[in-house]
Amino acid sequence: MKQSIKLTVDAVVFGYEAKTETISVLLVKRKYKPFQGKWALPGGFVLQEESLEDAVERELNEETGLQINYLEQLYTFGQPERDPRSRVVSVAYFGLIKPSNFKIAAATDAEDVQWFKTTELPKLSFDHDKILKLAIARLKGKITYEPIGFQLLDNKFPFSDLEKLYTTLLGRTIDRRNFRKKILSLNILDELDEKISRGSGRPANLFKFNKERYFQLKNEGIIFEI
Amino acid sequence: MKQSIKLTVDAVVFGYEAKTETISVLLVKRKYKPFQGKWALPGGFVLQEESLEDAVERELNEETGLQINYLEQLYTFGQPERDPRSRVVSVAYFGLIKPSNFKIAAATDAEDVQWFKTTELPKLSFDHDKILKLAIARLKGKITYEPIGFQLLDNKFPFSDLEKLYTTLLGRTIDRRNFRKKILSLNILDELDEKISRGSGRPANLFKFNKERYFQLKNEGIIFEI
DNA sequence: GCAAAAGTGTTGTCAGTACACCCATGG
DNA sequence: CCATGGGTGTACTGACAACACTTTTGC
Repeated sequence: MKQSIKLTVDAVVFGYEAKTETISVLLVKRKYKPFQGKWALPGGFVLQEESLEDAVERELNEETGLQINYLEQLYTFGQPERDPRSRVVSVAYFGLIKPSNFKIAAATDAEDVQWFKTTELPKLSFDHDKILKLAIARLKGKITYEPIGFQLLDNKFPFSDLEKLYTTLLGRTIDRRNFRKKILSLNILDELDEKISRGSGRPANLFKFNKERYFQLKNEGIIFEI
Repeated sequence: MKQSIKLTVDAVVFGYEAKTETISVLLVKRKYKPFQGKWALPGGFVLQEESLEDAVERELNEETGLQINYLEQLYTFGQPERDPRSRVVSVAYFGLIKPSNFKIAAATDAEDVQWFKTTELPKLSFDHDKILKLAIARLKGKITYEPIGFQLLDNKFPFSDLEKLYTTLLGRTIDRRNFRKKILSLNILDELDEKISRGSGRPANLFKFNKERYFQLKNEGIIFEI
């Protein structure tokens, strides 16, 4: 018998807003069957001559209007019964953005697009619950050994934003002094000659993530445990 | 245009022999075109109604005679030009065994099967070089935070075997006393009332990996850094 | 001047590392 | 008795954790 397996990609995009201190996931409401009108991860079929990375970026853009240039492969889901129509194998990707930097809008193939807090998720289509659960676990694990959190913050940010992000992601309080010492000792932040005032309290110095130095250190084999 | 993408699985199986202190990879010589007569990772097409895990175990068994029940998903390779015939996406898996516990034999679809030292690899078919390179990196990384090495040793083994394994895998010498202290403090080894003598020298006490205790500790969230 | 958030140092503890000698056996 | 590999203890060092008061601003 001839093999007839379809291949899709799905994207788990996480967002973080410092104001509300919540992590959210981008979901789309499905326009077509199956699971019509239900929420799902953005994604779709891979085109014949396109790479998986191109496919997931294209689908994400088509369904949500987002343009992300870095998505990391998460896992490939291939249980025979995961799609009720036919055999569909899906390669899942995940990425991180700062929602307020982007405008999302339902486009082709999606009836609606929305950010959902990870604590208030709807029931998802297909096996997307499973995919999302794995993505959340990976995010939590990853942030402790790679400074990926910077993608979730503004280009320039006060130190307290970073601290809040870690508090939220790790789900526990962290010591401000120790955290600051540790992060600064990694030597991947540049302190700017700029301050930001947010209503009351002492204005904070702004910092910037130094990508060049980060990649240089990483190439030298330095590990960033946080 | 209708999507027509084929799906394969490939297995990277690592083996370790304490005697020679070398890590090897299992490769098959291809019976059919393309790359006929060239070495490649064992693998093949996923059947219509079979899970990816079943597929990779079946293909591995068909081509090499091996029966492995735990293979971990490594990565999915989907560049459009990776197979000269047509669009083929491959999900790669990796696993660890002790070669002397198994008998390998070329079976259907393979002309020959052989263990290759990771230091003496032939040029591989398709993008299998890339897959293997990633698998080796993963193996090295993984062994430092999970005691996967036990799969590569005999059921009962002298401590020096474990030490040699880590020396080989990490590619550097390690302090015998410190290593022993650290591993024993993890409390996942049982010391047996048995000794083994290997020619000359003082006979060594045998140890056994305690899986129950390991999984119990792991479920409690304990991390095994080695 | 007070509320609010930012910024900052010291000390104890523990785990990691470096390091060298004695032990048990076979031949 | 000697060659071979197995088994062990101590002292130093550096990273991490615990902990509270001062500074700068807005109102």
